[in-house]
Amino acid sequence: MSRIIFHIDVNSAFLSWNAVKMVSGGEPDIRLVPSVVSGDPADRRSIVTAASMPAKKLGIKTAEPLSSALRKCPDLVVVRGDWEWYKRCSAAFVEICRRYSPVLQRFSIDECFLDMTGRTEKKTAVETATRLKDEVKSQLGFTVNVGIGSNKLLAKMASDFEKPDRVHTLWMEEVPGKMWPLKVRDLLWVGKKTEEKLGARGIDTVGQLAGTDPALLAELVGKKFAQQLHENANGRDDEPVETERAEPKSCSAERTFAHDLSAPEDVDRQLFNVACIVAHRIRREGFRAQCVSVAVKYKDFSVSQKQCTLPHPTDVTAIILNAGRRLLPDIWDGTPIRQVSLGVSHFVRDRSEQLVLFEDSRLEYYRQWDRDYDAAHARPAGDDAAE
DNA sequence: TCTGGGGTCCTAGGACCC
DNA sequence: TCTGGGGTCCTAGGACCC
Repeated sequence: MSRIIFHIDVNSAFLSWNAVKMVSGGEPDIRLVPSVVSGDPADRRSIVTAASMPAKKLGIKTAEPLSSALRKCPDLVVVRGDWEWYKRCSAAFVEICRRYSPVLQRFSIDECFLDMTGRTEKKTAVETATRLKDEVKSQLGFTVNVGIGSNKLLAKMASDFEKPDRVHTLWMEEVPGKMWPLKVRDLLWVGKKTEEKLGARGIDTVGQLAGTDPALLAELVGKKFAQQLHENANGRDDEPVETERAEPKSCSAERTFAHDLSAPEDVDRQLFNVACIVAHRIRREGFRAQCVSVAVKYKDFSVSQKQCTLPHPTDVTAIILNAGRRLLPDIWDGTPIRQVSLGVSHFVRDRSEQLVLFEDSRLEYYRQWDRDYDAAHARPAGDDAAE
């Protein structure tokens, strides 16, 4: 049986959400002027997190350095991100979507899929989606795009058509007309590198990709990815709308420094900072991790990374930090670096202690230190999505 | 002009085991 | 002296997403 899937995507999410808050406080609507959400303009490493439509019309793009955006538009309005507010906006947006179908998958903080099969029909789908879109706008003050298709891929592609505040369909029979003329880069999962590889073989459009022999594609991008690309370019996708939030598999924190660092004590201090953050997060979620990894990013953006497996899963900051400290010399040659990161993975959930295996008089001291840290950094356990 | 932060999945090689 | 096939786990790196 044919499915009906909606993909709902908040237009310029972070920027819109900042705007809603500002407008409610009597400030001008930054959506109507060139504006961006970004970091400190004085920090040359700030990048654009979100841009208004007028900013986009000036060629300002997401992830572009703020300094570059400011050159394109010296009058650019720059506002700071507000993660707690974003989470509230996201929750309110998802609540409205959920009224239309309980079969809802949060795809990111500002996107979700709805399986509308049995809740609307093909001929009424646009009407239903328009109602949803208008309800979000009137109740929450920001706009969304709704993409409609017979699977998640088509719905997602459709929501990316003309913005903002629009509903688009991409049914299977519309694929040749609406999707095949697009550049391959517009297809989900085709990034810069894949675009280059395909382009080198003269494959520039989704339609050309759809008509390419999967065996040839496999030589370019590997068998598994080739299969998926070929299916998707032909509009096929049978991924279900997953209502259960998957358990996280890893947790990491990174710090990019205002100036490149080369002094070992400076780098160690930053390593300490990210280890505290990561360990705190997994304690909050009730995980212990068995694998620790550390990475540095050099001036030329090359990354060196190394990981190790711990003898026992842990959530103790000191143990995670020490693992990181042991790894660091293997990946860092002492030349200036712009970023350090630490991550943990291979989680376990059980709370059984293994103090017997782990006779360390300092352990209780470490745990108390962690409890103090957690108390000082207490925040409601977040159901936070990434962006 | 100088490029953030936080994730997921895949690949490929080596170690090790039967 | 040269030799198998399959499986799992670990690790480093790469590509993508928002």
